[in-house]
Amino acid sequence: MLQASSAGASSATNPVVKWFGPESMNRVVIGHSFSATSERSMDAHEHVYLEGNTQTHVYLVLSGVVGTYKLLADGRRQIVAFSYPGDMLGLDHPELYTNSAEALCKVRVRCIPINAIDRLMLEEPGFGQTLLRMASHELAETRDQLLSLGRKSAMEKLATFLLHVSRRNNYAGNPENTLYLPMKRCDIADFLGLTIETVSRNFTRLKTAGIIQLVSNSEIKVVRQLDLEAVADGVTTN
Amino acid sequence: MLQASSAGASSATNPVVKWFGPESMNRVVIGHSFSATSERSMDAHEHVYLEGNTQTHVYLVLSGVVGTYKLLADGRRQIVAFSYPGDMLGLDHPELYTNSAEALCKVRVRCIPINAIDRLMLEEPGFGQTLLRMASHELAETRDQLLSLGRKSAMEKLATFLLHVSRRNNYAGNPENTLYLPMKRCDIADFLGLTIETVSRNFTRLKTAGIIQLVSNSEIKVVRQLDLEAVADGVTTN
DNA sequence: CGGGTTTTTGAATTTTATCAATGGCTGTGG
DNA sequence: CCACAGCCATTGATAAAATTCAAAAACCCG
Repeated sequence: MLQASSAGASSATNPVVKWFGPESMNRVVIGHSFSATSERSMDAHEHVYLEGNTQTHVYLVLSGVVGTYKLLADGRRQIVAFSYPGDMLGLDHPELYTNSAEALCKVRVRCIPINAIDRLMLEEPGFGQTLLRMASHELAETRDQLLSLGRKSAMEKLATFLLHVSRRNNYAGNPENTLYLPMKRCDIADFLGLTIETVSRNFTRLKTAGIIQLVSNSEIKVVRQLDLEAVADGVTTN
Repeated sequence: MLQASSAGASSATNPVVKWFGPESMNRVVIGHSFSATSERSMDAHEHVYLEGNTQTHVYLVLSGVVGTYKLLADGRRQIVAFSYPGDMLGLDHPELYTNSAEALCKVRVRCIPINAIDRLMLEEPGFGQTLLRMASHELAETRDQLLSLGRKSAMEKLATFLLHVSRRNNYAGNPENTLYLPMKRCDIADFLGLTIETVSRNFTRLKTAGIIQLVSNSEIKVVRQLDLEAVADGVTTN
């Protein structure tokens, strides 16, 4: 049995390498304000924070995967991001969180008080840039998601999602081409703006086309990566 | 004839008040690096920058409205943001712009070289916070848009969009409840992930329901604001 | 006023959602 | 160890929403 938390477990010994340097952020945070930050371990379905609550901390995911979502009055849900180790959570405009964040599996996060962030921004040269780069990167990813939701078909959305997970899952120790999906079908559906039935049907279509294999509910194998990319980009004739 | 540029014209004398203080950013930028920044006037359909180009500047909209968009290989387009006076453009992760930005009407922007941003982040205490708050705010808006695209019906999307414009348009000198839409139906469609036909049909439905009036193609009047809000939130029985 | 563009409206089609079962895995208790 | 219960995921049939294709109407600018 494999959970996404294994990604985090490995990140302790095999740090996830990321272009913009959240690792360096963690180093800075730990180095300069260790006493003010703490770690928190959470089980699946626990909330990191809730929309509408007063913002107290920013969180850095250390292991596991967190889902960030917004709700409509009638219960419709949109997951706005899946956060992997190295990702930051809860950096909202002052006062209140504008979304809720829920652990999708066992998760560890570092809790950084807001005032520590403010202090570091002033004291530590380069910390502001790191934070801004992380925010810009997050914004770019969210805009990619906007393109998916607004203009891609269900099939294209799912393929895009799998490639997205593939990029985040791609760390040392992972069996070649195998993706672990810590989230359920309903989470994928709420991320892609689809129903679980549509997600399921399109998983089946990809399997039938020989592009992926469904090893188990939470484990898939990408058999033909290039075809998957073609589907994701809508460059396909069928 | 009214263009959105009038918003900008008025912003010179009646500054748009915004909670997070882009005005203060403009003041800081002008105060400390005036020689390095310049203003640029543009006509409708001119591009501020193009996706894939090397990032040279960050832009602050002074007047008019700019549309930021991404394209798929086959030409499908998703507008990811409409930027009004006081909004910032082009703050992408290093190197290349990840989207294109096009003037939707006559536009004035302040051009701030990237290295000026980096320098100010180090030299000016508080500048980093301002920038980060602006980025966080942008992220929050983009996530709201994600909720619209993923989980709202065409009708709800359109109502949400009108309220969104309403909030940005709401400055001194505007006739009460009147919205000016500097963008065409196809821009609205590309923002909401719909076709122009669907947008048009739903404008008509709102008109027929007596919630709005279509004064001209680029001007609408909100007759029943509360009903519009109810539609936007999906709290409606029909 | 006139011509080109943009928007609206209509009919048919496609895509996705909804409703309804069925199938399969997992973990537990006899 | 097996049987069963509960949760997920898949599959199927039908319905609803939005798109596509095709005109017609309205608008805007010179």
